[in-house]
Amino acid sequence: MNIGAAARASGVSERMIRHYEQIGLIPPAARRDSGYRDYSDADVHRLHFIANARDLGFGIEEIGSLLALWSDRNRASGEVKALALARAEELGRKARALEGMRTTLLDLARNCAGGERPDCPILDRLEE
Amino acid sequence: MNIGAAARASGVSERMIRHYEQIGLIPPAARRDSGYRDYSDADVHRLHFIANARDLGFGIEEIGSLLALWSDRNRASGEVKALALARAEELGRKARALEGMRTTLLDLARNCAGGERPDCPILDRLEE
DNA sequence: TCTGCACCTTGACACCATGTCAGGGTCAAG
DNA sequence: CTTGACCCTGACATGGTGTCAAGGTGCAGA
Repeated sequence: MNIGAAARASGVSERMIRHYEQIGLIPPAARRDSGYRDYSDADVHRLHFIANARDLGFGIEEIGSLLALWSDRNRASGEVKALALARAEELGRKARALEGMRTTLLDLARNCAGGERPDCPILDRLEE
Repeated sequence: MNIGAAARASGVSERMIRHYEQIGLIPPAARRDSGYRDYSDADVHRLHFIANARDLGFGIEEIGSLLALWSDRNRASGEVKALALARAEELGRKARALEGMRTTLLDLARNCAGGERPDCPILDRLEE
């Protein structure tokens, strides 16, 4: 399978497939005589796994660990669970931070008349 | 005031002060004969404004708009309010996305025994 | 005056994940 | 053989920030 087909089948863009290969997240693809990369169903399966992990907010390094655990039949699921929980906590921290900013902005906007008048507590707040 | 003192007083790192100057977010700093940048209290004030806006999640371009509105005495506060509300909505979207990922991860982790056993729905889910 | 240290300058490279473009080669169908 | 779709590599961009290197400046103390 050429890289374009692998990209469509896995949900990972051609660009990122080449990138993941370059940084060593996935092993170098097989090559045809032409130099074209050639992907097996197993390769696509792995790419799909990566796409899902990215959708869950895992970073490249964590995905590397997950891939290792995934392909290890004797893995201990505790490690996977720990990674997932750490990721969940990190996501929670970020979500709370964003929510805090959002609340602050909405509070400020509520006290801002809008329209043509120059008065605006939003800018005042930024000056503090 | 040298750049180091301005950085400490404003909460913007030296690195970012130079960066903001380079990308035109702030005007080029005055220079001493030595070539050292020289900052006034007004400059520091503006940097502080930028630091606060960054803390609220505004991007560089939006901060440029806010700076223009800030220094415009005849500004209409409606524009500022619109920027703040747009930012709040964007932050809300991101926060909800993160929260969704977090919930998914926690659900998966709850069904993962952990410990030494290899069974793990987290990895199964990533395979789907 | 010399020395040393803290500070400043510019430029470059790094991260993370991704897009896009250019300049070339390959393949398959018409 | 031509055409168009596909592939290759390499480079540059984004955003916001860190860090490092090689060199100049400023000031205080011996």
